[in-house]
Amino acid sequence: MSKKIICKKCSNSACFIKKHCSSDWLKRIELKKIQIEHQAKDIIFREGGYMEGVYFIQQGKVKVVAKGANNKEQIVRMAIDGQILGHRGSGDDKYPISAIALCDTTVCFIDNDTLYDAFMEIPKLTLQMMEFYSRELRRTEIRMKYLTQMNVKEKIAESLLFLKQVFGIKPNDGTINVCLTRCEIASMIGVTAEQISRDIGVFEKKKLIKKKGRFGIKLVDENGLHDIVRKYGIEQYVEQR
Amino acid sequence: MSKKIICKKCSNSACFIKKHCSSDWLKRIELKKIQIEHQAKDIIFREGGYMEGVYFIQQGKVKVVAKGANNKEQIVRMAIDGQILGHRGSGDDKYPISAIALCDTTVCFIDNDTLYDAFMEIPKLTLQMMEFYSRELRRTEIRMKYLTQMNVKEKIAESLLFLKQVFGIKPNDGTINVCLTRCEIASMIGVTAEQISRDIGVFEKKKLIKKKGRFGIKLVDENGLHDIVRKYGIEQYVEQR
DNA sequence: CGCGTCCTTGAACCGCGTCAAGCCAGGTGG
DNA sequence: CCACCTGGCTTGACGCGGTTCAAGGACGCG
Repeated sequence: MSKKIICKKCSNSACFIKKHCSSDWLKRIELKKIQIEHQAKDIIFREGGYMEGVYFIQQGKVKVVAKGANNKEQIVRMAIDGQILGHRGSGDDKYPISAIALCDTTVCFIDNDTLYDAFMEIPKLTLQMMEFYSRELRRTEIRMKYLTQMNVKEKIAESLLFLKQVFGIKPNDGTINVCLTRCEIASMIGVTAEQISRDIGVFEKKKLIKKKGRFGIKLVDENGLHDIVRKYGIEQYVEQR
Repeated sequence: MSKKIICKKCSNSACFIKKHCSSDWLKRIELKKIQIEHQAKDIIFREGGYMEGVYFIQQGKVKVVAKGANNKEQIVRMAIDGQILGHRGSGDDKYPISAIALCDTTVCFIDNDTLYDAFMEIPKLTLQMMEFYSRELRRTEIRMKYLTQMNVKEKIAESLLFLKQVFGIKPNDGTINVCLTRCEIASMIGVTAEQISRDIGVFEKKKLIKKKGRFGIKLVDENGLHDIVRKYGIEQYVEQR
């Protein structure tokens, strides 16, 4: 594990802690925080484990998954730098979901007690966290609407747009900047991997997208993709980077 | 409209404001709050309207809906006494969803500025609100998983259990304590009203439920319903009353 | 080079949406 | 008070979209 990052010098400008804490509090949290580095496919925390704090993503990409019938996984959220994993919530004390790194990822763990003290002393921090959850809730509600109303082709078009907006594109070749198997894309929207293949093929024939290698997908005609889902009034429900 | 309720004497014991505010703050909020009484089918706020504050449900039942393709409505949340409508969240200033009363319902509207002042002065209030949203987010994520993985029969079984847990039962006949048309139930889970009819019929034949009148549904064999959805590991994702 | 993992494509099946017709309850007006 | 009418419920027939099962191909790693 590499050296602990000094909060004050941390490159993550989206971090709630850094944005709202005084110098003193930053130092106090720095002493308490546990910085953990993960590689792709590492489990950051597992469904059923105990919630003893909250993880802030310092840098990286993470999928949040829940187990369904016969352990089929369902991706319920994608998270990147600056976002929070492991919801607080009195009453419950176990994670109902797992978080898995999609690439090299660094997270900062802060225990509940420290966080509670910070919340009590720094109202703006609490407010920001509240607004974060409130926004996430709204996004999830909208996404839920999509998932129940769209047909498969529409879901796939929507999720490609979603992925581009969350992860951006690679500067060199313009493909979406994340590695996901067909199976993972399928588990975001609850369809089969075969169907992803078929419709991705259709989209490529229509010159809406272009495949690069095994994982790379480049959105060639974004407007065309939008057209497929326009009637649902696609909201910009994704955090701007 | 009947007389304004004195916060201190309000019967709603779940109200965040009442639970965490000092006497002084309660009085201050009482002066500012706008108490509104609605009948069934009244629109509390409408998709696209401006968010100028937050609604607390003093008493009643509310469905939160979003419009999808060709204005088909989708119910994204059910809310009862003590819950909050109209998410805060900086950046956005329009409601992405509508809230509609399901029966006689009283809400208290508090404007953003007053609420902000309260949050800055009462950390515990902010924390509670944060935890409310965090819990709601978790519930929604779990529900999203169900909606993408379950088949229609499972979804219907799950939503019956859900409705009973949210709204409870009528003391006199044991039916679920809310009036919803088949069409409304269908729009909770994104299926057709016809399919609801069919599967409700199947459930009744299997003695899992019993229909009473047009709207009444009584869960006769709750374990039997649970069996249908057990493999998804049905979590208790509903606020206890 | 060989193997494992993932992608692709085809064929068959079936769950569920769609359309249509008939029924039932409650509300309204003559 | 009854006849009518509207809105919701129920049931049936049909067709399609999407899952399932299976086989073959492509990529990337040791």
